[in-house]
Amino acid sequence: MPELPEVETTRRGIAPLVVGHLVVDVAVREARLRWPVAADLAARVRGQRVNAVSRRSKYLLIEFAQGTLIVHLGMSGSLRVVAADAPPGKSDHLDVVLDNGDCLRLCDPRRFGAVLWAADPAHHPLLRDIGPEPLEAAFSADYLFYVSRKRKRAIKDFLMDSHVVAGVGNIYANEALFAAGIDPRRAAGRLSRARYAQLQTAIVATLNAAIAAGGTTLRDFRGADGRPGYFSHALQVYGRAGEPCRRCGTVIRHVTIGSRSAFFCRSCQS
DNA sequence: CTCCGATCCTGATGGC
DNA sequence: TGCCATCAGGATCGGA
Repeated sequence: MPELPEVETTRRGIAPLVVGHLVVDVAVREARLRWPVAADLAARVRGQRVNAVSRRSKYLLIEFAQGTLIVHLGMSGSLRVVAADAPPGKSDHLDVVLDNGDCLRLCDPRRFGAVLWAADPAHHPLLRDIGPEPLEAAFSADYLFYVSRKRKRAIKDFLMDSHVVAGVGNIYANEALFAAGIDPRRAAGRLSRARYAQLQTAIVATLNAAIAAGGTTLRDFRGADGRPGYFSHALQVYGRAGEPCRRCGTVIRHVTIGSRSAFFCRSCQS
């Protein structure tokens, strides 16, 4: 589920409710996530104050003086701030309990998410090799052009590689390629600098529009306030196989690229 | 190095 | 209505 816009929506939702508060406990009801939740997590975090909530790629970083809680929402995760005594649902696996009676509650039915402690997150193996943030200046047409040379992978697969660019998943790779007019099956190394300029612009515009809409909800995703994301209504190609292109009317096609679904318009994308 | 497929897990969905 | 197969937004890992 959550790609960069959904994680950013979550970050903006929870930050004002948790920053400045002390953690009084971490309650783990199900430790079997993508990686087991460390048994000593509560001991490490208890008594510390939340300094900030930031984001790197699809990871949420809850920052304390002594280290950082790294949270990944996997495919089906969401985070909400609720009263600590509200009864947890079946998939509410973990609570970070705050000093004001609220808690930050992780719900993750598929358990592909992760909650990890890192004393030095910048050098954590999960974070250190991630590519540039797409909404920051280092993500440029020149950068994309340079790192794509000689690469034979399909451009869509390439965009979804977090070592190339952070936070772009299946939905936004499909949408950005439509916006840039690029066929998702084309080899990354065969696209010109000019086309990468279009693509870079399209990625930034697509992600910003999605963040402004509160993300995309297909099934599970909810913002920190429990509301779904409204970018679903703005999707041009994702999940629209067989339906007419909103721009030209041609039937949207579905193909599999790298074992993931790709959607595109044959006449708008080449 | 690069690329591809398998893999972790649950739940929603659609066909019969 | 029920059962079963199929498919999901991610990212790592191993092997070719």
